Amino acid sequence: MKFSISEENYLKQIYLLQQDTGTVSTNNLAKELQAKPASVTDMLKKLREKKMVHYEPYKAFNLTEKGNRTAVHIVRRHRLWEFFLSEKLGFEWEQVHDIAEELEHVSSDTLITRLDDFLGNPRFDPHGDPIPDSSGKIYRQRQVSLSTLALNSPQSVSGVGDQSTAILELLNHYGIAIGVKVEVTRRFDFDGSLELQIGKKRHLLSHAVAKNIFVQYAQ
Amino acid sequence: MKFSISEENYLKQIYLLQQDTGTVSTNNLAKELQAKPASVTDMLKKLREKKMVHYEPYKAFNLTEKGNRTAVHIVRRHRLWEFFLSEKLGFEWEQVHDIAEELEHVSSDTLITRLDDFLGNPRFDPHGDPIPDSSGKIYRQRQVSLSTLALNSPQSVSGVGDQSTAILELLNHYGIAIGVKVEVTRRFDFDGSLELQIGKKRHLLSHAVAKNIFVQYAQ
DNA sequence: AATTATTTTTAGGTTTGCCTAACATTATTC
DNA sequence: GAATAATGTTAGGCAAACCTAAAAATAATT
Ligand SMILES: [Mn+2]
Ligand SMILES: [Mn+2]
Ligand SMILES: [Mn+2]
Ligand SMILES: [Mn+2]
Repeated sequence: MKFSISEENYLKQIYLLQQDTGTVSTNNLAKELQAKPASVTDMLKKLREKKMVHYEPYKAFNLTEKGNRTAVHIVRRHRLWEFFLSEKLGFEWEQVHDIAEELEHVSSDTLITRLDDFLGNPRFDPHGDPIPDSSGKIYRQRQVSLSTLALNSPQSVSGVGDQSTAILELLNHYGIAIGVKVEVTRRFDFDGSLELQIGKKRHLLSHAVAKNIFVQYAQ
Repeated sequence: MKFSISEENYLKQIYLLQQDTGTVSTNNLAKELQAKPASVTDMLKKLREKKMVHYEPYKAFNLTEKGNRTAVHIVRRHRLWEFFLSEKLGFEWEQVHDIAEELEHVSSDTLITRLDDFLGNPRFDPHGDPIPDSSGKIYRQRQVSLSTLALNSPQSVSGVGDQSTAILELLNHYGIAIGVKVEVTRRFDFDGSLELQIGKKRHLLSHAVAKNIFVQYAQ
């Protein structure tokens, strides 16, 4: 089945949002897609017609099995292109998303298979998110947020929650990137802020930042 | 100035068609774009509005200076992606066009600059067509068709005119590709067919095929 | 020069994807 | 549980990019 760029963006975004709560609301989706709620309702009817979403008026909705498969495939394309941009063309992690947002709609399946091989079948994109394999399987990392990580337990950064340019540039500033070893040395209950050791330096991170940084959870 | 995918396809196709005769006709352009003449007229009005074409009703049209610059840039993107697909992902020359037809519309300029560098600033695409540089300059090859090449003068294949899958697969069959050394050993005036030496073998090529094969014209 | 054929444009219509404004439904608060 | 707030849908409209059918302009033939 062929989908328009718009349909693909909707499917992918419903998929990403429903990861959290299992379902998605109209307003929520509208905000993510920078569209108006009325437009979302329009598209939901079309996607329901195509059997891609379970949707009844005024109720929260989610993807069908078919919808899920399609969405995962689009996520795969997005993250493979992000990896390409970062690894082969030298883009920074805050620059890759917008470009991949366009590249993900190029429709050739052979292209994606070959790109995957060319890149060495990478498992994670530049933000630490898993890249689904060609069958749609996703190998999730066990990870824990810095805001709940035990004190004095050095771990490698493995992902970021919020991936806005704003937070990524802040992380660049502190030298925080995927694979960097960090250790929480103090935590302040007053505001949830914490002290983080990175190499030889220690920095104070707000709770808002800390909760968006994830590290590998070594059992 | 930002252009839609459709506008970009029109600009590029007008550019390619006007290479021959300096101007383009409505029917001609419609045929190339697989659209109806009425649709072409619609788009021409829009492109004239944006000062991209010189167009008056019922007359042949062509690109303005601005239109030409834009078109060359799209051709650059197309051919760079074709080179990437062929050189890095191992696609055959008859497979790259359709995929590049989509990739060429990804809008990031930085992407193209970096792709160009990553590829080693290639001069020619997999079909032997020149890749415009970032300033829009095009280094054309001096080349001559097999149908007019002198007898017993070995030369390297440097390009193909018609680039349909049909002819490219025929050329694959004979082992004719960019860079391959060939020599016209006989020419038959009756139908313009000729005998071509490729390595140790000799093949008979029809005039229709021969006129679409170009070799470097060594003064 | 008049007729015929070809090319091109115009008029009017469709689909997709979006919007605003008004209305309906569901959730929250007093 | 009534009033208010929020969330979501419907109605009606718009722009882009197509289309078909009819009309106009240009080119080719007799
Ligand atoms: Mn996208
Ligand atoms: Mn990512
Ligand atoms: Mn294209
Ligand atoms: Mn080419």
